[in-house]
Amino acid sequence: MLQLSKKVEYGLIALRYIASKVNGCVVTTKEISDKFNISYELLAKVLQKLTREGIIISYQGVKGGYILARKPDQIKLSDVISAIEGKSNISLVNCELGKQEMCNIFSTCTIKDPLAKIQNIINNIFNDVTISEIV
Amino acid sequence: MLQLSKKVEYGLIALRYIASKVNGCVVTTKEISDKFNISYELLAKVLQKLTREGIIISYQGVKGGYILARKPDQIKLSDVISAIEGKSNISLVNCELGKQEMCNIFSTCTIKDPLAKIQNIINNIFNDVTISEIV
DNA sequence: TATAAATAAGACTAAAAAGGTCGTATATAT
DNA sequence: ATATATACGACCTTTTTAGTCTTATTTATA
Repeated sequence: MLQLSKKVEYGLIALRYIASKVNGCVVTTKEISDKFNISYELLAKVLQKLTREGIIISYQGVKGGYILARKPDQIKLSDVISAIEGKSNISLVNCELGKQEMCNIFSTCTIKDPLAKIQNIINNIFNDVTISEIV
Repeated sequence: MLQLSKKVEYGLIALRYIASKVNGCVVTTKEISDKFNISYELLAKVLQKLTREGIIISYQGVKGGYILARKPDQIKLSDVISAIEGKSNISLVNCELGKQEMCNIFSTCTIKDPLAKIQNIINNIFNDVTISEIV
């Protein structure tokens, strides 16, 4: 609980590796999965999600691969998490994002508001930290 | 992901409710589970864990129940989480607590250290916030 | 233009975690 | 004695996460 998923970990490792390749040369999924011993297919899906969200750019076909779509300091940790896990999944308690009707203790729940404050602090951290700081 | 578990939520709700009862009268599991519509058995186990960790005190038998073992401002959010989830479960990445031999990408992992910084910030928040602030 | 190397994507399976239930034991006020 | 409470382990179900498989598409180049 309260842990980054493997997918997010893999995504961060991959982004850091892609960022380390200067001169804009592309990086293949295989290269990363070999280097870090990560399941090729799983990593591939993570990279596809990052592509869909515009965090990296893909080149298909022979000599294809990925490059960063923006500079490392323009890629927030929160961007990466929400790209991989979905926007709604950065919340300490699951009744917080207007989905109150789905929370069975909503009317009597007393911890929502105070936890929201903590949530904000954590969100701010994730918004502040970028790939360039994943040194 | 990166979400407090229902158990922790229930624990916090219960602690807040117990704290709200002044004059030191005991609170039963049933009272809380009825009030907040929480599974009785699940809540009971959560309260038992909080008892084992010395966060609340239990009285068995008729007229039994629970009271806080310390003042609300002496009960940290981190105490509650680790009592319910286990000490080792407050970590963003699971290779961080000396269990490095269990992490299959340990030798090549590059994100461990930077995430540890974020981890420290979050830990500090959880250490700073107490039940008394769960207003 | 055939081929090999690459991404794209959905379906599926397996494993792990979370949530929840049940049965039995023990303590205790009345 | 009995009813009411906690204690606790075993178990089951559901959900989430992790990982695999298959097929399609794109594209550089021999």
